[in-house]
Amino acid sequence: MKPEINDRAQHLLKALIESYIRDGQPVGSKKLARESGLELSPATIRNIMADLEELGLVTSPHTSAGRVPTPQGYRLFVDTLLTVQPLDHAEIHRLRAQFQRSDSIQDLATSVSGLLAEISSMAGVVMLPRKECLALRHIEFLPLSGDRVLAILVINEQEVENTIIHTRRPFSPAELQQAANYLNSLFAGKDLAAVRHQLLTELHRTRDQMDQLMRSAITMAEEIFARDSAKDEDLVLSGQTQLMDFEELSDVEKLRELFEAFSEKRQVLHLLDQCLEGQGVQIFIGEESGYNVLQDCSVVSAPYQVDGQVLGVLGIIGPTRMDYERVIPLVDVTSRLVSAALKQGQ
Amino acid sequence: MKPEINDRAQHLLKALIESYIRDGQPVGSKKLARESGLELSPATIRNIMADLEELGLVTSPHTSAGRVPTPQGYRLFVDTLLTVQPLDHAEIHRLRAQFQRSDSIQDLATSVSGLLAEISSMAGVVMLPRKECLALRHIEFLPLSGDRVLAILVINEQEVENTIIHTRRPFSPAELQQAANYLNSLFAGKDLAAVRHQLLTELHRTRDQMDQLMRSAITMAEEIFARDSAKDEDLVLSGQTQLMDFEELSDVEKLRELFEAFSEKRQVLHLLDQCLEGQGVQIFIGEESGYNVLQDCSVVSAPYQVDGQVLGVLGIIGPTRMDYERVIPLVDVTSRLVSAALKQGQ
DNA sequence: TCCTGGCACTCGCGCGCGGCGAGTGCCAGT
DNA sequence: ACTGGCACTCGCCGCGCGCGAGTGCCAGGA
Repeated sequence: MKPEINDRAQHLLKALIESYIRDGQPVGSKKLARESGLELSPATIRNIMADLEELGLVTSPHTSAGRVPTPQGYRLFVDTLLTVQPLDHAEIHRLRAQFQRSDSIQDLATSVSGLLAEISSMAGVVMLPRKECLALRHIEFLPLSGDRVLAILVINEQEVENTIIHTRRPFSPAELQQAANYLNSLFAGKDLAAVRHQLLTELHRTRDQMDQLMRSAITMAEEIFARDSAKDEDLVLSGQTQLMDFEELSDVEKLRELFEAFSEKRQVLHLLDQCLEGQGVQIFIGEESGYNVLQDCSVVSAPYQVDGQVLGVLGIIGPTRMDYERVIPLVDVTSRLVSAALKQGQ
Repeated sequence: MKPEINDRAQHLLKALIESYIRDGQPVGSKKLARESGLELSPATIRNIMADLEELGLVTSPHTSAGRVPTPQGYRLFVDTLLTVQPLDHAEIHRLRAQFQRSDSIQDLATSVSGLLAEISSMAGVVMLPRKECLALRHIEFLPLSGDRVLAILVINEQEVENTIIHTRRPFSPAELQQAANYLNSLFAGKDLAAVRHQLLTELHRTRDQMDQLMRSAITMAEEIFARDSAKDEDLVLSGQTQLMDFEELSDVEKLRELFEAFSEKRQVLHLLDQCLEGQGVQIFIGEESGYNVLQDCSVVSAPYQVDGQVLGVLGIIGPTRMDYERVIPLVDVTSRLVSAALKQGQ
């Protein structure tokens, strides 16, 4: 028969987690009795702790140590118990002050990621906008030597990307201009996912009719977009080293795995991908992420958006024992600031 | 009165260092007597060890441990004792096979850095060419909305770089074309250092004469190059995590500092800058680098070049106790391969 | 029924101890 | 000039011990 979890038990769980987050030490019944604010004896607390343990919300590292929250405990905490404190004025100020406008989203992401890391003393992460969501504004070709052509994509007013492609035969500047005009007339203003999709049908349609040059143009565009989608440089991480300061992660073997995951980026990226759908702050606690390198870590993330469309995700990675009450509003506000900055820039 | 260091002592030092590099354990007189190949008793070895210690070439971590080489010991070793083994055939093969050609130097650097890390099981580092050394091939302007203009620099046949600049007033496409033509006629083919230099005088010269448009062109160019030189994204590091496997570095505090230095890049960059002048493989052992984060590390580097002009540096970072006899040829060969690849690509 | 004080018990941690083994320095002998 | 012998040093490891924090349980009281 499972014990119920009444208000008092919840209050105690909250007090326990807050204490543990503060000091990082297992919390004993005596200490909790003092700090909970309730007028209860340690013995009573112990009984309640036994219940909480049975519910899987806390656990004790060994017989004669205090209790420590489990991931499930944290989960209950962040879902229903925590009292989100509005962001410290000083911190808001710091955020706004450091929030430098910049021409490229790259630079913005780098600065925001560093900012998150600095304020939180943990690792900050910003995922760049998924290219597919952005609108192609302009395409341009520039002849290089031989059969090499520089293709320039202007995306979403701010971003520029260039790729060198190899063509079957040399093209004259005039031809390239014409090809670019053609592609622009077809694709300008559409988002990249649509462009890619339309490319396929277009390739079909022009198969045996139409100008040879136009077909070449389509082929070139194909090559560009094939290359483009393979990129994985769309994640900016900062402040990883600050994670080394937390003892719960300071085992060298674990650190190694964690940092390997960071430099591979793939796993982190997948995780953040999942956040693209939801809205508002999302939290993965410990094992919930599904990656065992992140066993002892939590990820707090929030999407940023323009005109209601989610472009990407940013967040903070830290030990499960992190100050959620502070981190959550931080991530939240930051995502809003980024959204605003992007809208303005547009 | 300093003891002299004769052939026998050198031979023993060499054997000691090789043994220490192999096992990472302080080497005792008995073991050394066995492995040195000389027919000497441990007692004799001990006497010689005492001499070497007095010379500062070896030291013992505590009274009853064997001897360990000092940085000075390593220095003597790499300068005069070591017998560079030609690269293993399998490794050469691996190098060549993985050595994928790519359009951008960025990609090449990333792949080479990863390769160095993989083969050496340490950290690989590649410094991108100093922009100043490369020749500007072409400059192009593309109007964006409002007063924003996209400037595209084609550098050295392969590299493309773009910057968004803000102009005082909107320019028409024709004007931009004209400005670009003007700048191209002035600067195409010159290396960036020369361009920057010439810009200053040109700005003076056109002060009060000449077309207003040309002056704008010069001003724009100024803005581009001012931004360009500030970049510090010209270092590619890989395999840092592999350094965590060496016990001599596995102190968390040291690791933290090391990784901080890696993510800041500044210090590493400065160090590699020093290698630009020399030619051939260069080695910094422990404290020699002058950075205390690299106290327990050695850096083996070699410049890569095209047509005799040094463009950049690549290398390997690992613990002072690294297998120099293997690493040195590896770095050497890699730098040659990179040089060749660049020349060919040109 | 719920809470509380009391009590025995558990267990991690720090400490000092002693034995071991590796390696050294020194010395006397060849 | 080299070697065997010997006393000595010192880090490492395992052991046992006492301490203290914290627990679970129980019986007694509002």
